[in-house]
Amino acid sequence: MTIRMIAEKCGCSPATVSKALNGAEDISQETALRIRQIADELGYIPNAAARSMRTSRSYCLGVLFQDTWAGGLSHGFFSGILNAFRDRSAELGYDMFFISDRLGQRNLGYVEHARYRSCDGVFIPNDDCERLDIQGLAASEIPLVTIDYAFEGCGSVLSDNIKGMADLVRYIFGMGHRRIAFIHGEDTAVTKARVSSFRQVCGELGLEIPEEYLVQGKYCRPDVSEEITRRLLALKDRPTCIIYPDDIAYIGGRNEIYRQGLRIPEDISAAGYDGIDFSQMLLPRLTTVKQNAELMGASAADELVRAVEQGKDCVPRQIIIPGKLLQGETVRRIELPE
Amino acid sequence: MTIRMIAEKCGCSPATVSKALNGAEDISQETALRIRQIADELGYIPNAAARSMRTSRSYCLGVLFQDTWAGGLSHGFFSGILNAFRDRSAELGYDMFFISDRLGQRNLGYVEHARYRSCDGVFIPNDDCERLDIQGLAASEIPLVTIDYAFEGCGSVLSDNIKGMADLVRYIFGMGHRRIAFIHGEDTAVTKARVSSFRQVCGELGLEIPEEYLVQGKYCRPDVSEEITRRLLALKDRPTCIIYPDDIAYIGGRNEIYRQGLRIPEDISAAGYDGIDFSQMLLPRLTTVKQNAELMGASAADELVRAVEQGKDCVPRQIIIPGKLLQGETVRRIELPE
DNA sequence: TGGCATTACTAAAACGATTTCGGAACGACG
DNA sequence: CGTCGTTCCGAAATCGTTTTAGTAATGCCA
Repeated sequence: MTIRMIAEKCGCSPATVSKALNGAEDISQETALRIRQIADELGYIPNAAARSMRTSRSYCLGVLFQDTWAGGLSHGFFSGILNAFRDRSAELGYDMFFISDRLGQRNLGYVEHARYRSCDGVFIPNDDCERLDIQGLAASEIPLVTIDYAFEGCGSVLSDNIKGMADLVRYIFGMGHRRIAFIHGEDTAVTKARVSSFRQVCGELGLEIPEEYLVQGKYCRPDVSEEITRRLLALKDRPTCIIYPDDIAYIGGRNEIYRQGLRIPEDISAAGYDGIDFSQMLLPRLTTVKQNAELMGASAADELVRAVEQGKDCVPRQIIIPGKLLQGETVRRIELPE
Repeated sequence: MTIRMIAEKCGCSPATVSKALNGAEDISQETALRIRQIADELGYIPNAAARSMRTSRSYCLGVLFQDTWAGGLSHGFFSGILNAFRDRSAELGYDMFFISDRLGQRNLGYVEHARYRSCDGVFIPNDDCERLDIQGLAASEIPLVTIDYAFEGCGSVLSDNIKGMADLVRYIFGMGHRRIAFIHGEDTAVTKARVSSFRQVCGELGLEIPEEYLVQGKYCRPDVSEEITRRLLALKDRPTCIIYPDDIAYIGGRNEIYRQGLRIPEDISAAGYDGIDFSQMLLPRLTTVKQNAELMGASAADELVRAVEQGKDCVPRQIIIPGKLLQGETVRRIELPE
């Protein structure tokens, strides 16, 4: 079922059919209507490949998604972003597909793969943006939008980690806590933002955080959190509240706390970060900062499509999406001595 | 950078270049080598659209993924399948992209969308296969592979729910339980298999399961499980063990049980289904049946590619993948009275 | 020398759409 | 009647690749 067949059926030329279906100006109302009707009856579907070849626009967005962290697609935050991105892209008329770093035997890189499929743009929700091949992608002329990492000259959507962490610390402080520990994740842009915000707010609140309270853990690694929690609990001056790298990592701490016969939050308070669905199914509900994955994904799609359609003269944006403090039940109110 | 440019650079025809790059027989060793080298130097990347148009093979697999259930992409089981499917497809030389039921303003159905992008095959991991448009897809000539649902004449990958449920019930029985309740999910092929297996095994074990012990709940809905658990616990002859529709649904029951001041498993035992990562992070670790999502996804990719490459005379397979009982800690050993 | 097979290559026709440019038909106007 | 403008449509080129059918060159054998 090609455009030529429609043309024959209609007694006109392929050119006319194409124009009629695409709503060109120079086709009379009646002809256009007739053609569209016949095309409908015949169940005509245009061929994306042919169209893409001629117009050099594929209406395809590539997604780089490497499972660098345990979880990957399964991680509530990223899958939320991806979901939203997919929905919004579809609304905007774009399909989304995964770009791998190999295809069959050939070991083609990301840029090559993106070109091979002639993506109009590329979206990187969570890949390690420091990697060389990804840097190459950023330097190429293909429009790019990243999450929680900003390339020079490319669009990006950033979760407001500064404000999120500040809200969290202020809340915990407001509940009367003065000894707050923070197990943070690996050294990334996100971690930097959270740690510096943590330090900043603690300073503003007049809290002195001892060295041992600020420990490097790992994202999404309950086992690591477990070990560190053990050390924190063994401290002479143990913290009254522990902030974990994220909700998943919190689970490890939680297990260790329970194992020692302590209760949350009666004996020790805790908080996470991300606000994945799961965290609110736990009992007690986790105190955490919910990142707005839906909005982030949708904004990324908007921004990427904007970059694609505006072309060269598109000024890339950094979009910052605020999170939301979920008070939960894992931070106890402490009555101050005085 | 087209094949024509390479041809000029090499002083030969485009046809020769194409053949050299694709390893055709009728090109001399030296010419082939020279062409490949020059192509490499120039960073030549073929154009998938052009190739697809000419060969009518796109090396693209479409994935239908609707978020019918809460979770969707975020659900550990499905995201595991998708992950594995993507990896294996890439290995086999296929790209994977999402098929939505609309694209931009147009409301094109799944079949139309698949045709539009000229997918070589379509994969349906979790969509509602009873839907009319999906039936249409199954009836079309496009190769199709489904998960946990079998279309006549199409490949499918099924989790062995019969054996999984049987293993679970036998294990619980072996731990001494005689009053076992089963909250099952909505009426689907999967549910039917589990329920009938449950009935079958209970019969074999000589257990009489009262009506009230076999209740319809919902998958992935902690709130529903919570309500039903409340009712089960209020029974005069309350069960000693409750099997939930899945691990997520278990959370609701768990919360209700704890809220009543009961302990798991000391006061009441429980089990889930799926074996998502999360279930093993809980304390106590959940007793559940781990479905082999990785193997299912990879097998689906294998089967779909086989169908694509064998063409008409491919006999569709049903691949059954066994799960694995995770004993966990939520089923207590009960000493029998006699 | 003529005939035939083999090897290495190319010309040209697809694949299915879009787009540019030009042309026919028609009416209006001087 | 000639000219011009407008409206509607079509011929043909084009996108980048693959593939068929054919050709030129070469070797072999009688």
